[in-house]
Amino acid sequence: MARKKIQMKRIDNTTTQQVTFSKRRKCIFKKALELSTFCEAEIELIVFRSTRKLFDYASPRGTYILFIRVK
Amino acid sequence: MARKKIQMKRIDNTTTQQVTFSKRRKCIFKKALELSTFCEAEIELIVFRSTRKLFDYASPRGTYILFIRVK
DNA sequence: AACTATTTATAAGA
DNA sequence: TTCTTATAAATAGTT
Repeated sequence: MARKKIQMKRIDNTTTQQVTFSKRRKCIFKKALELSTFCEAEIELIVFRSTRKLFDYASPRGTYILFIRVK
Repeated sequence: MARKKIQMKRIDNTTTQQVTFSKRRKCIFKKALELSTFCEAEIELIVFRSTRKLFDYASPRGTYILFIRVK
C-alpha cells in the first residue's frame, strides 16, 4: 500500500512477514478502538499467529466474552 | 482522518455516526482479511452495535471459535 | 527503529 | 445511501 502495492497473498519472506505483522496488528487494534469509540460499538478482536505464539484480546467497551477455541 | 481530523470521542450526530460506522466497519474487516492473508494469522472479529442490532463475524482462516457473551 | 514515497482510508460535502 | 474529493493515516520498501 505504500512504496508498492502488494498482492493479496501470503508474504513468504519470514522477516518481512514479521515486520508487516507487527505494523498491521498495531493498526487494526487502533481501528477497533476508534470504531468502538466513535460509534458506540462493542468489538472483540483476537489476532493469533502460531509462529509467534501470540494471542491478543481487545474489549474496549467492557463486554465480557468467553472465547473457546474448538478447532 | 480526512477533510478534518476528528476527536477521539463518540460521534453524537446519529446520522454521521451511522455513516461512519458503515464505512469503518467495512474497512476493519478488510484489514482483518489482509492481516490474516499476508501473515498467516488467525483472526476473529466481532462488531456489535445495539442501535442497529448488528452482529458481524469473521473467521478468514477457518478456525472454529465459540463466542459466549457473559456480560 | 526511522524515514518516505505511495497507497489507502475517510470526513465532509454533493 | 452512494459518489466525490481533499486531507489524514497507513504502510511497503528503504536506510
